[in-house]
Formats: sequence, structure tokens, C-alpha cells
Amino acid sequence: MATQAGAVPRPRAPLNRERVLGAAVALADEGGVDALSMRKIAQALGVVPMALYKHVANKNELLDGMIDVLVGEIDPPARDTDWKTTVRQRVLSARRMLLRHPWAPGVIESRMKARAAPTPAVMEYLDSMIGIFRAGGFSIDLVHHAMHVMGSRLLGFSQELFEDSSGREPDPDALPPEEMAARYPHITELAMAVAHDQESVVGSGCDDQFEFEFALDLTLDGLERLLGATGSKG
Amino acid sequence: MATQAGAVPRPRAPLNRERVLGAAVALADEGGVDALSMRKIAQALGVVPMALYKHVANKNELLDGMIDVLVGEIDPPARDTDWKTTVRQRVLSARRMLLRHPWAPGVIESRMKARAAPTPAVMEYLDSMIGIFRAGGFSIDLVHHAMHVMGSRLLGFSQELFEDSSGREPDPDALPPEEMAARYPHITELAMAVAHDQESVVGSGCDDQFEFEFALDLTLDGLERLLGATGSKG
DNA sequence: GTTGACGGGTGTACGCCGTACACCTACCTT
DNA sequence: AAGGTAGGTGTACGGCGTACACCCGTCAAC
Repeated sequence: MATQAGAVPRPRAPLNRERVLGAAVALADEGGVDALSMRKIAQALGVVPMALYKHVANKNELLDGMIDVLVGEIDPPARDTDWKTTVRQRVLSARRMLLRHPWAPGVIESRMKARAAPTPAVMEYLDSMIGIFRAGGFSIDLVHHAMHVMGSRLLGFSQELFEDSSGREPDPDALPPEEMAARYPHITELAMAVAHDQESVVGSGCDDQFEFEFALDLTLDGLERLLGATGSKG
Repeated sequence: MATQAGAVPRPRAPLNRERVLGAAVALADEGGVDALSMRKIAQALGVVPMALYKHVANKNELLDGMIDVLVGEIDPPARDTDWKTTVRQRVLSARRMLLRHPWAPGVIESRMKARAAPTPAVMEYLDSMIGIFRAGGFSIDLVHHAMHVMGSRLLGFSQELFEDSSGREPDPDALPPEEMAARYPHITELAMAVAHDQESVVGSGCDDQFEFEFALDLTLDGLERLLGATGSKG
């Protein structure tokens, strides 16, 4: 009489860590990380909240697991190219991942601060990145500096201070334009200039991708110049 | 007969927005932002939780207010120096502020994402920074790029991926050194090298301040080279 | 002097959260 | 048949943000 011989329609697939993390990531993708709760994840999986705790230790460990899932989405390093191309491609791949999961930077940062060690996937990512620099002839000291220089960009995100604000409901107590211009003349000037050229770009009128690559290349060029100046001793 | 003529010991100073924000910042400084709750702030002020809501609209608005307090701690721009020195000093001042309030980057980032506009103090900071570049002869386009390049560093923090881990309770399931070295050879090599030189520096063996300035100068040098290449037309 | 508005602290209550703990059930091993 | 084990369940607790009704001291207008 076990399993009722298929009489009942099997109510759901068996839970496992992967499915829990997947549901959590999906929920965060569509509602932001603040809207993520153990109870909501359980509901999405058709399961009682406490069931999740058989697969993740607690919410923090769940967040760690989610990060690992995301870092796993980053492309592996290219083979048979110079370090600069490899780093560039890798960082851009990381950026693509983060654009798919805009809540990720915050989680990464907060988890980094709370934990003794980054998660294994992050460790592997960093290790591989260091390896790319080393293989490119960077001295160990220079790699060290380079990792710091890349800083947050290493994981693909910069602050995006001027994030796309179109499509947000207009702020009820926003300043009228003329007062805006009077109080923040430089911001206004910049915003006007950005809005003027390249009207083709939808949204903010600022090509985020271009800006990102501009910044990335500036950094990489700077590193390349340093590499040339100090030679390549290990 | 108003105010009882000092017969009762005045139980507490009257509440106001400033005192609420001050208590909130103090609490976050000593317990991290996760430990911050309206109830704890109220308790610290000897007041019932709902009293706070007469001075801040809600917790998010409180966080915004806290950011404004912090940004107000950043030194005003120096006068009568070149743009590079001015930017450098300002960014380093912002960094000092953030070292005093390590929870701030996370709050700034999360609030930036949730809000239509940054808080006024942040706006003023950004505006002033743009003004410094403009006064230094940067074209508006180049300022635009520069702001993006500075990215998170503009507000003084880089990711600090290798944050000081000394003084944290040892991770119970940390890898033994040899396995660490086998799995993450590059990280290990770098860590060893960093630990070797400059044993004078306490903590992680990595001079964060030096790394920060190294990265900052690399960026600024790159911008300076661009400035020279394109000339200074507005 | 009385009145009434009002700024600001209070008390209660609701619905959400993470999760400890005891349980129950279906399967696998022996 | 017996018992262990992995995994889903149910209940319960303490903490959170905050809506809402209240109450009291001050002060203006009459």
C-alpha cells in the first residue's frame, strides 16, 4: 500500500537545496531581497515554512547559497588570450549576471561583512581571477594592488549612482526644475548634457554599458602601464 | 506655575529629529545596522517607540536622515588648490567618515536603490564634486565619465573584499591550511606574500589605507591623462 | 479666566518575520 | 517484523514596523 499506487496525483516534486535556492533567487529577482522571506519561499514551493530548514540552516545560510548560485552563473575564464581580455570578459560576464539580479550586490556586501570567509564559489572566482593576473606576468604585489583597484568592479558592479529613474512613480515632493537648477547647478548641467546627446538610448539617456566599460578600461589601462613600468618579476 | 518650578527632576530633554537621528547613528555604530530597530532607538532615548514617529515618518525615512547626518560629516572642499588635490582630499574625508560608520555603505546602497532621489545632503555632495571637476577644466562629458569612473569610490568605499578578519571568532568549519592552498592556490600565494612583508601593520597585514590611495591615485592619474589628451573645452 | 486647537508623548493591537521544538510519516536496512 | 533515518508538519515564541486612538501641557483668542 506504499505510495498509494499512483491513485493520488503526486502533489509536488521532492524538495532539495537546489530547488529552495532556485525559488529564493526567483523570488528575489521579482520582488527584491526585502520581499524575500522564508514563509514566502515555502509558499512558492507549496510547502510549510519549517520544511526549508531541512535544506538550509537558516536565512543567512540561504543568502550565502543564493550568492553561490549567482557566482556560478559567471562565465569561466577564456583560454588562450591575454590577461587583459580575459579579465575584461570575466568582469563583463559578472556584470551581466548582476544586471539579471540587481539585489545581489547588497546581499554580497552584507554577507561579506558578516562572515569570516566568503562562500566557496566566491573564493573560487577570486582565486581564478588572481590566477589570470599571475599568468599575465603580474608580480604578486602588483596582483595584490590590482585586486584592490578592481575593488567592487571585480564583482561587476559600480555604484550606479545615477541609476535609471524613469519608470519610477514621480516623487511627490520633487523640486521644480528651476529650483533644482538653482540648488544643484552642476548636477543639472550634467543631466542636461547627458539628456541631449544620444537620445537614441531609452531610459536615463546615459549608456550604462558604455560608462561601465569606459571605467573598466581606464582601470585596466592604468594597470597595464604599471605592469610595463615595473617589469614582470614574480 | 508652569513646568512645576523645578520640583520634579526633569525626566529628559525634549525629543527632536536631531536627537532621534543621533541616537540611531550611535546605535548603528556600536551594533551594526541589523541591530537597529525603532524599539531600541526609543529605549535608548527613554521613550516609547511610537514617539519616534512624531519626528521621522518611518524607518526608511530615518535611514535617509542618518545618511544625511553622515554626509554632513564629510569635509567641505578645499579652496585654492587644483582639482586633483581637492577631489583627493574630499574622497579621503568621505572614506574617514565611512570608517567611523562601517554600516553606512550598505545603507547608502540600499536606500539609493529604493528611492527616486538621493537625499539632499548626498545631492549637495555630488553637485559640489561635479563643480570641482568643472572648475578644473573638465568638459561636461569628461565629468560625466569621471563620476562613473569614481563610482563607489566617490563615496569613499571600495568593496574591501579582503576585509580584516582578525578578531573574528575562528570559523569552526574553516579549511585546514594545506587544503586551502590546494583548492585556492592563488589566494594562498597572495595571502602569504601580503603576510610576509610589512609585519609592522597590525591586523590583516595589508595596509588598507595604502591600497585605497593606490587605487584612488591610479584612477585620478588615468583621468588626468584623459584630460590632457582631450584638452579642456566645456 | 475659559475654551479650544495643537504639538508631542503614550498604550494597545495587528500582522509579519525567523526559527526552536516536538511530532509524524514513509522509506530503507537488517 | 523492527527500528533507524530523512524529510515534511504544526505549534508557539519573541521581535519587528507601525496604524490608530488617546491624553496632556502649552498657548492664542475671546
